[in-house]
Amino acid sequence: MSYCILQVALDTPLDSWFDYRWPCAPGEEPQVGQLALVDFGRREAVGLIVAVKRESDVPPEKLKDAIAVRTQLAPLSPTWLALAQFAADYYQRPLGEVALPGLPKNLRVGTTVPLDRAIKKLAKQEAVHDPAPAGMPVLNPAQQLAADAIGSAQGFAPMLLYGVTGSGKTEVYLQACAQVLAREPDAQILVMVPEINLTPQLEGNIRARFPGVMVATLHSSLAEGERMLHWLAAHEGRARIVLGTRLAILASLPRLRLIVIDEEHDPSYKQQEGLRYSARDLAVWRAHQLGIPIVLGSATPSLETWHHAQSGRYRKLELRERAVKDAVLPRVRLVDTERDRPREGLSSQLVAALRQRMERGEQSLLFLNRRGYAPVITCEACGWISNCTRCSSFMVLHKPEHRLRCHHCSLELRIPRACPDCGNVDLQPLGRGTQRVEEGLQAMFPEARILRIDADSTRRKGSAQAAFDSVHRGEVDILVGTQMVAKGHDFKKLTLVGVLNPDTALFSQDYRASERLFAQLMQVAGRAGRAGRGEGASESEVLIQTRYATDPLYAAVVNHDYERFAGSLLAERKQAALPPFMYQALLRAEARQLADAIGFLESARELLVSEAVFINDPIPMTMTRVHNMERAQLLVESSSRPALQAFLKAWMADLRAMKTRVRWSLEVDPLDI
DNA sequence: AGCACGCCGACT
DNA sequence: GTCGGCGTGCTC
Repeated sequence: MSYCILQVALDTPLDSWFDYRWPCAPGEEPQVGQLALVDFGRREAVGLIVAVKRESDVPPEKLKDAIAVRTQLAPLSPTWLALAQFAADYYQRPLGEVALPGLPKNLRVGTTVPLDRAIKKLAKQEAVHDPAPAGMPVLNPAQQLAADAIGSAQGFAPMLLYGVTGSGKTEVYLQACAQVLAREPDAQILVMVPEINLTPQLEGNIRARFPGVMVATLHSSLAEGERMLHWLAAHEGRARIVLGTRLAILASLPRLRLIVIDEEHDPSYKQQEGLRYSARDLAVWRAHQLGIPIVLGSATPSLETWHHAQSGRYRKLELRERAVKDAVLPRVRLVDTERDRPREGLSSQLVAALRQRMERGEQSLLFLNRRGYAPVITCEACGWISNCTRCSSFMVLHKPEHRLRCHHCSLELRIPRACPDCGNVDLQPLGRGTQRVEEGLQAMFPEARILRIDADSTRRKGSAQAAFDSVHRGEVDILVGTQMVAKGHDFKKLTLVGVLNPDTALFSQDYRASERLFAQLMQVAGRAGRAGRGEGASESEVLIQTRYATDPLYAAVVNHDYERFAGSLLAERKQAALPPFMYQALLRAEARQLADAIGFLESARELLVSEAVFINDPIPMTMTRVHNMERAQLLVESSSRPALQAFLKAWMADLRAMKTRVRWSLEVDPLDI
């Protein structure tokens, strides 16, 4: 028996591939793109075969035999490998760290039982495939134009579908999908959404519209068995429509012909831990690689996408009107809290509007991006405040749970009965979170059915869904929630949205805060008045409580004027040399002592110079201390993406060679600075 | 990153 | 006496 050498990428931060011997007859070697089970260090691991060779440079005594090759599974295609390699290079991580974590966990274990079971189960499912859609509603002219443009696009064609909430973007996606499937029944379409749990309606719509088509979903809350099944259905080309969150961008889709990214501006397309990739950016690259169209849909596009659309790189498809008959944009009013001082967080105007909705049996939504009861408690006698002992942040008061909780390190304490410093028993909550708003509301409207939806109230699996369902059934009068309630859901009886205290974002250090706030306000405003004005219903309205009613951001929200606002933000960004006119990367470091983190970044800065790249001074992060680690960061900028990429590649090699006890990581295209 | 080996403090 | 804290060394 002769041997070949398998070169294998493994899920490890080590920047190299590993060789294994594999006994096989000539001509029967495994293929690149197949998975292999190997001994790695003192454990077993499944790796990706990236090359098959005759010889290895590794000393023979170090070479081990691979344990098994997963021959049941068709190899991942060269285009898929190229996508993973691109992502690895772009985000400066080893291939194995990109390619493997995206695979179903059950593909990466010692046994093939789950894989074999999934293959069998999928084979048993009927192979009927009828791409004909069921019940296509008639589109308005703008929708039809957009659907035709997407459905008939050839080659790489990036398109922005720009339309206000309720303008019928989903229907455009569905009809474009129908056109693609009609032309090529074997085609696969990838539809991405920010968070699948918050947009359950889309999955239902797709399944109902394409009853003869296999639809697979891919997201993080799938059970392992299902994840395997759906991934396999995509990999085998059986699933024609794959609906997923950001992780779906790395799915194997051999006949991918169209990519749809709904709510493309949403920050959740950016992975915030591990490999910090942007699924939206990778999707555009993937569409380019395959020469296929891609649709980016939003009412408030990211400035990156808007910039491309303005410059003509992306084709702009526009939906100007709300598609639902008679539905109009809600009226947005600013409530100046200097003049109308809130009681229990609520201005008299907002209270009056709530009362009116109660009387008419309509629903209201109060939006407040702060969970808990109060962001901090304080001792009025000595000035003590509830700092977290491990973080440079406050412990948040969670009254129903009788706890102080740090939202950064999840430290929990019982609420102290008296001030730890001076013994004063009169500790006061300062500020207002969703729990406190809920409490104040209940006192003001004892008869109202109030429901709070935030990360705390929906901790149990399925409880968010149950909460939303009860709103839909009309069992709730007033809904209080964080950004969780801003997304996706159409509440038919909802005619009032109140926004409490959005002002902090106006003064944020983060230059993206205003872009985000605007998108959030537009999105939450879109929850009101989606169903059209039935007889006797109130005009839908949005009340924003602010101390800065003259701020241009609020003026733009009042006028529903995204375009002007985006135009002025882009001008500012250009002036200040910020993205999308500048490309950035962030080197982060953490250590027990801040000086060590800063010191590491300072030596990192000295490692390499490049004319085209500017390296800023190391600075402590806004949240300097988290979980007793002091954190600092170093911003690297260039007006040329290739120059930045070349710099980062060389820099990373030097950084890895540098021995340090400091924990560090690099993020390319950071969203939060 | 895992995972093991290795050498010093407070607990069943 | 041990459990366990994290330093440091290695992974074909």
